[in-house]
Amino acid sequence: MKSKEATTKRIVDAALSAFAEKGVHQVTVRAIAKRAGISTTRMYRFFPGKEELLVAVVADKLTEMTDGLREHLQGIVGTANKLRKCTWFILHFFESCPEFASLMFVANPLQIWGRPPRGGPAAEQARILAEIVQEGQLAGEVRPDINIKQLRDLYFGGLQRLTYLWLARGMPNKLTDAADGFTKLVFDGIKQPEGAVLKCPFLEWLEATKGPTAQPEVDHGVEVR
Amino acid sequence: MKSKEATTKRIVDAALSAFAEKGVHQVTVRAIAKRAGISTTRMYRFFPGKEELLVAVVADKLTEMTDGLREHLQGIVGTANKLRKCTWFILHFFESCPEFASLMFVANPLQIWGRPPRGGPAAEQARILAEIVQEGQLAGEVRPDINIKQLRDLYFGGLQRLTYLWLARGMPNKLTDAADGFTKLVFDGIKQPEGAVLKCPFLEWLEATKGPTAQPEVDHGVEVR
Amino acid sequence: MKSKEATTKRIVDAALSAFAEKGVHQVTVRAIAKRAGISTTRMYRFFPGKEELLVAVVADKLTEMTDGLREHLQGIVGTANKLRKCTWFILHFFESCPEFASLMFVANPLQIWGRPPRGGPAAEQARILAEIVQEGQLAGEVRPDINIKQLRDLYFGGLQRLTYLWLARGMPNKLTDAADGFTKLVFDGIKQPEGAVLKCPFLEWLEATKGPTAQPEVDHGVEVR
Amino acid sequence: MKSKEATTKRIVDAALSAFAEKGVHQVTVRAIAKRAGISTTRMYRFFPGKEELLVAVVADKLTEMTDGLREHLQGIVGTANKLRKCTWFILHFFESCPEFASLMFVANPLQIWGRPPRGGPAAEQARILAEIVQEGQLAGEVRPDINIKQLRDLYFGGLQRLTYLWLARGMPNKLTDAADGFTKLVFDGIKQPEGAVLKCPFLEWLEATKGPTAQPEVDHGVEVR
DNA sequence: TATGAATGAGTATTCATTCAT
DNA sequence: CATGAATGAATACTCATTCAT
Repeated sequence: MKSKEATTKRIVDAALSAFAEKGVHQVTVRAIAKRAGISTTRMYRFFPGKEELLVAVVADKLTEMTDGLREHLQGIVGTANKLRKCTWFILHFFESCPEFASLMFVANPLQIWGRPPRGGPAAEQARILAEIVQEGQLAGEVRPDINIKQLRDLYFGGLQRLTYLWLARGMPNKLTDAADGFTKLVFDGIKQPEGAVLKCPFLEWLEATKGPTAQPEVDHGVEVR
Repeated sequence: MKSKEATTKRIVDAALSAFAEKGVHQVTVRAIAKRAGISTTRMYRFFPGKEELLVAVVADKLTEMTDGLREHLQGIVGTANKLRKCTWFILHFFESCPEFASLMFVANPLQIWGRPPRGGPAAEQARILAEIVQEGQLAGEVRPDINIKQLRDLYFGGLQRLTYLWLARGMPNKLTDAADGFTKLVFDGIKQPEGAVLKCPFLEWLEATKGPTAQPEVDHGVEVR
Repeated sequence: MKSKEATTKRIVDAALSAFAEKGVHQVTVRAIAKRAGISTTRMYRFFPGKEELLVAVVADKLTEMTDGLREHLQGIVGTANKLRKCTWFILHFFESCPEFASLMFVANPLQIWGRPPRGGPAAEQARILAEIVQEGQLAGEVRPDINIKQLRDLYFGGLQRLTYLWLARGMPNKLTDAADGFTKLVFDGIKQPEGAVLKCPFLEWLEATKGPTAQPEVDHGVEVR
Repeated sequence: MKSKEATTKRIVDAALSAFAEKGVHQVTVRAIAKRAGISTTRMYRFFPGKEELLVAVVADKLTEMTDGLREHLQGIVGTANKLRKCTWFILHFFESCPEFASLMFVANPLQIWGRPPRGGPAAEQARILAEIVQEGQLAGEVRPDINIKQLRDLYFGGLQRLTYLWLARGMPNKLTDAADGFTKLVFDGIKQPEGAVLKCPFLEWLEATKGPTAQPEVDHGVEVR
């Protein structure tokens, strides 16, 4: 017999691909059950209804995504590097599971979500970003006047749009190719312009008598390799 | 008698509010017709079907929005000012017609749009932004290495998310309140960092002995706080 | 202005072709009016409804058919000849106006007719056949024990089926080609078997000594080949 | 529990009577389901649509009819007898199930059938008639020059019309009453006129010296009992 | 006479969900 | 645990017909 967990996974997988393929409204519960290889009735033992199934599917993937994100960020030093990794991971995740991306941004009538849950995995991702930025501010790499909430909208909104258009255009290239440019654009907007001070002739002269500054990757952000 | 145009408008308005209120799928054609004060059958004389009606509704508002945007931008000088106006107008438009915003970002299964039409009003808005930025680059206000397409995703994606969350949270405050901060965040990321020179104490002192600079956009501009 | 009669005819013609083409149920009143080049409303001045229009269309053609049949039968002598002419004319009429045939036997849900009107043109045709047969009986050409009502069913039913199959098969050949054979089959069944006497060897010998009989209708009649 | 077959039968029966009663177009799917005592949805598990149901209903009855016809013909000797039985059975079948007759000839827009299927039960009946006639030709009871296809049209067309008028007139008498007369009419038209030789005075005289001939049923066909 | 505007009533078909076994 | 049987409620779209002008 198939264990409960295995069956649950089969259902979720089936639902994900079905939802992404046809669109949430066009998929019948029967079709999902058939894809999962079980009877309709049995599926109701696992999920109380279609909507709950949808929520579960997305939550499942989203959790996987958030967990992966946290893991990938471990050990990375420097705001710009963290941000770049973050961007890359998110785009990579969508790229490797376009069904999920499609479900999130295309097939899914967002209304189903209603107000996004405060403590869910999506909020968790927002928190991760906030942490990165705040740490950057403490480290003097990010300007202290950056409004984190606004940045969040900009960042996630931009990623979402990037992914959506990539899908809409038929996934023509590697989505991750956009990661560096995107990150640089964002980081340029928030980084501490200390380098700017260097452009002051007076200070430059002052610096010149001291020696070069360290941490090039901090100074120039994402464009550094 | 009701002129054809008036009736069309009544239908479109009714459809817009109905779609936004209940969600596209939950609204029956009958309900829209009833809201518009006409019979179902008659409505089919104006629009061949529900989907076409939805498309018409959005296209209608989107065109209105784009036209308004172009008009409001007339006579404005300076990239930052233009950008700020652009942001403000878009947020203002959504704020003054939350039904439309809802339809665009919440109620509307994006799938209907499929690949966004190349020449439609949405593309027009992207073009407007590109023009602003390019002019800024020519004027030396915007860094020449800015990738406009990426900026576009960031900008519109951010605005979309901003609006979406504002709706999802129940329209708690004035959406336009976020305009300045949002614009600043974006502009900071793309502006030519000449102003940095002003931060050099030596130059600042130099300036102070001369008098105020003639930079009207600086007075109201986002970069000044 | 178009005279009332002309307009009526235009409507009837339009209805006939439309009914035959799409089937009575698939044709909208609007479509008929458009075909006739008048407004729907105006059409209702001429016919109180779709059903009445259908009845009128068929009655019109049927009358034309019956009139033509009577005319064509004039001056013809001999039961077999009359019968042959009758068959030929009916098949010819259907052949030259397949729309009508289609309407009668295929497109038209017969239920509309309900009980066929006693005195209508259809009944008139039955009467014509009865006259032919009765005259034949008086003339000794047709057996006196023939039940005319049964013959009528056989004759018209056969013609109807002949025409129906011709239509269903896509009007492959000339429908009138079947006229002679059909008539012969019927006439053989009802004729007074006087010719049988000729098969008596004694009488044949008797005849042979006399010369040919003067029976023109026998020469061209169906029973002779 | 209701077996699948039983439910199917209930549906078909309900559909038959409903179609016949109101006419195919006037009957709603719901009404049929209600008559059958099941839900509309369930009915769609048995038949994919209204049209398929109609086809099934007719095919069902037609098969029953054809099977019965073959069975009833077994063991009958003599073309006239077979023909009489055939006529009687067909009329009897319609008489005992006027709903079916009504559906076939009245309520049913023939268009649904389109071109009658080559191998279906209707074609089978035509084949049965052809066999009877051909055997009659081999046995010398039927004239060899009879065109079987034409005869078929005459025969079935006549029966159809007979039944149609019987229905249209409100089923006033026994339909089978017409069977003998109808058969005789047809058979008279196709039988081998050997008896004609007996009408030759010479042969009659010859016969008279011998005694009466046997096999009266061959001589006089259907009127013999 | 002539018509465009306007409509009410009608229907096949689907699907999430429940229940008896 | 597992399922086939069964359903009620829901909806886009059509069309014959009327009426105000």
